[in-house]
Amino acid sequence: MANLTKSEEDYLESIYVIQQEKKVVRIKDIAKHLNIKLPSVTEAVKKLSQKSLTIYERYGYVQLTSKGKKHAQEVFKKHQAVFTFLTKILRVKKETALKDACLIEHNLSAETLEKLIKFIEKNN
Amino acid sequence: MANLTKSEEDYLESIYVIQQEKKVVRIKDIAKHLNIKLPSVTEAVKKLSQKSLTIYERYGYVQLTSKGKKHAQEVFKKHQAVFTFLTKILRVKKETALKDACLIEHNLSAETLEKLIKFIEKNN
DNA sequence: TATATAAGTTAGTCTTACCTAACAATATAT
DNA sequence: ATATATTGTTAGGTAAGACTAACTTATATA
Repeated sequence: MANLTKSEEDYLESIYVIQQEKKVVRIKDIAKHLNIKLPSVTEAVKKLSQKSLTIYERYGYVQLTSKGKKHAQEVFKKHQAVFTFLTKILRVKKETALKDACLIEHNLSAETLEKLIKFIEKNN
Repeated sequence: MANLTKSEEDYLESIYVIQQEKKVVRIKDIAKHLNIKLPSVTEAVKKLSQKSLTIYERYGYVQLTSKGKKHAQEVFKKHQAVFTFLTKILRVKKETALKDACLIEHNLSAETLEKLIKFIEKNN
């Protein structure tokens, strides 16, 4: 288990989400999605590649490895669970829920995630 | 509205909690509570004092200003709400809930907090 | 094909928030 | 009262993760 930082989780999740929308992921797409500057992305993607979480070569596309994808999906799952709970059950405004979910997604233990998902299924 | 970092919120909350238990707060108490080293605390408390969130003089006690206390209470309230939700409603294990709450407390919007509290009141 | 624009990289800087090692002050115990 | 232990401070270091400025590569257009 890689033990990723929030920042790394954000990158992986972004790449995952962008890929589902656009099939191909560029440095600038990630920058836009995370609202940060290009050089920060270049550097981060290099590091993720060193950790075998992404595949990247200069000026090319960014891809997730299967390991990277697994982590990305895990984070995304947490995001979705929290977002659904906030909007459907607490009836928090969409924009607020989105912001909160983007932060809370990094702080959910496996146990809480599991129980949250079950709770949503029952109460929705 | 001061806009505090997570770290600053942690310090304020710690000071607040310790004060309720011990009446007097020392640098070492905070270090123990947050599980960090003394010099980190000294430095942080200096900064908080510069921001008028704490009152401190070398080798003395640490106190919250009313401004600092307000922030501390706000964080503590979020912590309690999340912890209660996790333990009472999701039935997450105490230790897990505590860990999760310590992280999530920094990422709850005012709107979500408010709605979470109402939800707990109704469903408990 | 030459050139302008967009995208990406490199180098260097900044801030936050920790740390260790060494030293200083305070409190405690003999 | 002095030695010792505890607590706190100072100085300096490190890592993560962002940034800007300057440069390079790639792409698009005239």
